Amino acid sequence: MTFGKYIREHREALKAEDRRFSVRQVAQRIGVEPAYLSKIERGDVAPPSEAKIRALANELNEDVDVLLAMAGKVSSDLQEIIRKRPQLFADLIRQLKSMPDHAILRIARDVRDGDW
Amino acid sequence: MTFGKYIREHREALKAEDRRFSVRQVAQRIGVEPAYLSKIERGDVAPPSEAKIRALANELNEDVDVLLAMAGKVSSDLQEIIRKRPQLFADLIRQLKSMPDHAILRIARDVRDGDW
DNA sequence: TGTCATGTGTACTATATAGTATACATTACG
DNA sequence: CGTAATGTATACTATATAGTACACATGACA
Repeated sequence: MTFGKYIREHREALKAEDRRFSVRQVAQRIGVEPAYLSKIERGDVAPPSEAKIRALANELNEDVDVLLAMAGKVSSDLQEIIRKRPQLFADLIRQLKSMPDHAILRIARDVRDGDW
Repeated sequence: MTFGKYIREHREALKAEDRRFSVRQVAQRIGVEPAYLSKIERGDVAPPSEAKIRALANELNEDVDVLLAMAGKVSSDLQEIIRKRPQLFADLIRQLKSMPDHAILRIARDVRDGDW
């Protein structure tokens, strides 16, 4: 599933219930030209900037990190966290590359609950 | 410490022991024009691409992730790992943002040793 | 003392990124 | 049935990124 198709599908789904989710109106609310959003949805151009993707995620109630990932990007706040302690995070992330989802989830939960 | 100054310092340190670490020769080995490396070291232009930073790290025996961080970048292999499971990694990394170094180190070690 | 290597100033350049602006045919509906 | 909204084709544009090419003054050293 490409970024564009995903956006189109989810926008159309919302549009079925609410006419305010037309290309034109969504485009206006996220601050781009309708023609541009149309091209994005059809994959005619590359996905937009992080800022526009955030606005889009907000508008369509989608997960920002998932949309950014589909657009081939990583959230700038995550990049900043990594850049502040590059070795620590680089090592950990590469370790986790081959771990199953549940293991990563468990670590996140343990960290959150302070289980150290 | 900026990227350029860091590179200059470390290159000059190596040059003191080995004349092959002149701007010109290093530039040639990493595949850029001498004038360009000179400008990079003086902060006259932005840091180079990830590929050139990798070549530079290799040449100067420096940690790639640290150099990339100084250049305001995050290694593309890390980005790819995150993009494959965006929610999982986004959550975990944001959890770890406020954790001390030793906690992150310990997680990495536990994962490596399979202490689950 | 001549020449060879060194660092750098200046002037370009190609490609990617991130869009805008306008016009037009089609569809919906009051 | 007319008009208003819709999606899209086409043609541009501005800025950033990632460098090259060449000339020149200075210093090293054989």
